[in-house]
Amino acid sequence: MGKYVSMAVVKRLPRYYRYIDELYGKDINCISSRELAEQMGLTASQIRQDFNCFGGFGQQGYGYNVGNLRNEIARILGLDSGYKAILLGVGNLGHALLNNFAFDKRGFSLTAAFDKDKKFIGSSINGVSVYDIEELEQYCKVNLPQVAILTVPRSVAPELARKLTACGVRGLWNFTNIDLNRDLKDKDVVVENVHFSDSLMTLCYRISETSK
Amino acid sequence: MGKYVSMAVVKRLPRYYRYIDELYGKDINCISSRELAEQMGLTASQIRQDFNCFGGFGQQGYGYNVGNLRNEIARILGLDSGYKAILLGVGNLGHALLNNFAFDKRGFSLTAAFDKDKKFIGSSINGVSVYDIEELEQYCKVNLPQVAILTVPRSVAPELARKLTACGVRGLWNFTNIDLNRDLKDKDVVVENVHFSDSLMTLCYRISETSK
DNA sequence: TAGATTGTTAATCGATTAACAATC
DNA sequence: TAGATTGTTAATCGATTAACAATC
Repeated sequence: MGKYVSMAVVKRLPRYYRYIDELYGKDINCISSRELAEQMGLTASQIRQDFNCFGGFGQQGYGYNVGNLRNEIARILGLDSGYKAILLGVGNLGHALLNNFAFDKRGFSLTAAFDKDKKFIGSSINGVSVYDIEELEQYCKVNLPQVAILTVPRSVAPELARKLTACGVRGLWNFTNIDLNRDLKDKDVVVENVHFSDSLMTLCYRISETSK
Repeated sequence: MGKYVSMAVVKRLPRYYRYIDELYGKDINCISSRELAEQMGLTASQIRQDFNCFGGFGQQGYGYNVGNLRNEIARILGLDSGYKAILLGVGNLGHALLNNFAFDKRGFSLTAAFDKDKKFIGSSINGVSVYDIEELEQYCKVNLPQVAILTVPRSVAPELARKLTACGVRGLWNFTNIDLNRDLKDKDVVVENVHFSDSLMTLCYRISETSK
């Protein structure tokens, strides 16, 4: 409880949550670190270490209560925060997120989308209104979203990122294949990247390796 | 050269490639580990260690030749392999990849797409033909793709993954929010995941942290 | 030659695993 | 009580950083 949690642990939390949530859905009440380790392909030791970062809530001789564990992880991740998020760029990828992604289960409430293309402006995608990108700053002033999702072409990403940060956005979910850190030096903003390209190149390496 | 390269290093290679490729595009011939470290936010020491995993090709007193470095990283990643890839599921996300992603620059050649929806079957998206998913096995027998991209609903992912592996596919680029490892136990296949959900939860955690 | 920067070894740091006493 | 499993400390392992001789 309150202990420092390393990024290595944080990165594992969502995966823990997925497995625990699945057990929860199956009405399983209790699981030992050994069992969970087997399912997840980790060591029991690591699981106990990880869970103990945020306070021991297992029971000796018994294991972990699944419902309790699930709540704790959700709390630590902040999944009930309901941070307001806006999405920039309603192309194929933007559409994919708007249509198929459960933001509310992951701590966010998607409140608006923006694009520059007239054919989208004024429409609504899965219940989210699409506004003219020109209205972005005005919208932010009024609604104060905490997070912005960048599904725009990479060429416009840096400027947009700076603008959003100036508007008070505190987190960026970046899908453009660019490191925004350079453009946001000494800005107080969290950038989480989804770099398709890096991921695919890693796959390429790994396949090349296995064929040696 | 031929040294064992740890996964920590491999994960950094695509990012190195991006930066080096950018320098290359700017006709910069030479860069020192110190300069590159500054640009990338790493230590010079780490960069030299990383590059030395696959053989020293810097020049003492001078630095690294950008063109040379770029070639070496591309070679190590296997970016000129041209592995045949097929895409499963032509929804918004599938469309996004088909329309906007330069597979050929990342070691792959996208040769076909599959869906079960009649409205896509027979069409062509950005030059790639969409086939009936029923024809998958037949297609694989003839064309032997090395990699499959899973942009399908998560419910069908495990079975599809097993089927593809049986067809000889050696790599999966998995966009479904599921760990396929369980379904592919002792199968000789590389799975590279792009877990949107995990990424967003990590962002949620990091924002929650900064607001403390 | 003098200055710069690599390649590489050694030191440090952090993360994972092992071990076991505590305790349910 | 006996068996099981946690919480936690200690040991190990691996990755990063620092230092410096080699050398361009």
